[in-house]
Amino acid sequence: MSKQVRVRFAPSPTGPLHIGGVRTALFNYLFAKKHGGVFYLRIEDTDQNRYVEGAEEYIIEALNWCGIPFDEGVGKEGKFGPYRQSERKEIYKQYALNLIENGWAYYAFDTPEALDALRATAEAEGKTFIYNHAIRETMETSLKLSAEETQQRIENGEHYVIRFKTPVNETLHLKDIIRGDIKFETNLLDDKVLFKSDGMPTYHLANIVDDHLMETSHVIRGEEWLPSLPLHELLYRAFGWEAPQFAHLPLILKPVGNGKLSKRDGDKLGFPVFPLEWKNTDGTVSSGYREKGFLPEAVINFLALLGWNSGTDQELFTLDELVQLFDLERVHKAGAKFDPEKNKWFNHQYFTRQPNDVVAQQFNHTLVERGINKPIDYVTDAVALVKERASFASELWDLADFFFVAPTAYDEKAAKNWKPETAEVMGKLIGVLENITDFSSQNVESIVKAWMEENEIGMGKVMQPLRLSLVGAVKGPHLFDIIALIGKAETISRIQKAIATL
RNA sequence: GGUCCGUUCGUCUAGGGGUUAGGACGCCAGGUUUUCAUCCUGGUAACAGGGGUUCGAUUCCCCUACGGACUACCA
Repeated sequence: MSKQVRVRFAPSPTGPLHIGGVRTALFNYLFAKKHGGVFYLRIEDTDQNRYVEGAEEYIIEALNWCGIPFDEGVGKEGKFGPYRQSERKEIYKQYALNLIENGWAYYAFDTPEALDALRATAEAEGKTFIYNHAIRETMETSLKLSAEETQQRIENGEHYVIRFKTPVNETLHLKDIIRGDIKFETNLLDDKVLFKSDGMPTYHLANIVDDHLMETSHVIRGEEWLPSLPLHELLYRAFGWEAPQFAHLPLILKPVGNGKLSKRDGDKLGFPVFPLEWKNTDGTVSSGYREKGFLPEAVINFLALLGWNSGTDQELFTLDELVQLFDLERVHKAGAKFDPEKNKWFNHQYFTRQPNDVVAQQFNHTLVERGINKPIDYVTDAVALVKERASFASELWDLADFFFVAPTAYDEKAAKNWKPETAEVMGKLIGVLENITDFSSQNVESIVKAWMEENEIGMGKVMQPLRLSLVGAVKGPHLFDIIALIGKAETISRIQKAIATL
């Protein structure tokens, strides 16, 4: 019987969560729900220099908007809290000390300047400076000092860090759920800093300690962490803890060019990389999916299929279906380029599936802003006629403006076909329309068509100019549906206006 | 440079020793529509290269190339 599934999303509050982070959170969420487990949020704010005001709130709001809320975490304290690493500061040091006691770590007094100098020297010689087993005995560390001397230097207030003493001459055979077996030579690893001179742990230490204390069963994170895997496995071993299972997700790449999708790419390439809008410190605003009119279901669906697939031809999934079908083994290994076009297509799918009255409520805000006040039923009817043509609510106005205002200009190309005789025909048409009492789409259509046949007037002679009169362009839904909705008086008045203008 | 990961249509991907290499987005064409859009139908288009293994490799192995990540007292 395996233990309960507990997975975490552990972002650093250094800015808005970006779309790659959202996908990592999503995969963790899906995995947790699939296995009846817990999805928790841990804020990894051990670097006070990079802390950004509002980032934490942003992350929580983004997760909620996406519909993948966490079960435990900041603001939802469970028995494993606190969930903010800065509030767990006191916990980490004892673990670092414990490692020193057991010979798994050591104090290092090297100054940042000294290390920079060594790096520069190595680079000048075309080599790479690595702080590892080969040189650690030569560095300013407790390894070459007696216990008393070490103690003395610490008491003197000298700055120090605690480094991991990586084992020598060992080949690590590690396992990743997505990638299978991975080998590492410990001799090629460096002695990473676990505890910083400012009294805070580094990511590596805090991460392992917390994942253990919070009983994390699976670590599902981005591929950028793969190089840290051996260190992390070694740390579990050093502490004598059972390690969680690891799964490293492929990266999300730029749509064009090379490299991973970065926070800067978004607005440069014309699509958001953030779930929610974010105001940068320099006053600029980075656009968000929510504000651009994307539906969370569409974003989630698209993201789920970036690096994962169900093995079937199905493209559209509800969150519940994703939960049922999700499987880490089916996650693709290679990075995936972000495709804004397909993302848009997904939104079209979800947008058009919304009920008319829901879309109408939203569209009504736009109308009111434009000073248009129409009964909501009228708006709903208009929405029903154009909804399927749109991918976003913001497109509705251009698609449906003629339901609310008469044309103020006429499409030039179409207007050229307006001949003197056209005005004559349109004039006669007004007469026909005036005598119709049942102004339903079907009724008007049959009467007008009958009239055309009777008088042997071609379709093109009537329909095209009529559309131009009512819409102002050769676009839009079924003409008689438009006529029925805007009504008799408005229809006739628009035709008269066209005759006068054209 | 070093370490690790990866490579199927332009993109997201399915598949897997013998297949007409499947689907989706995009694009193109046709149909529907008196129009535009939607929608429907069809089409375009891929196993990075070279060696093995094998009766047979896109599929397994190796090499090369290319791409990516990491290489901080950042996460």
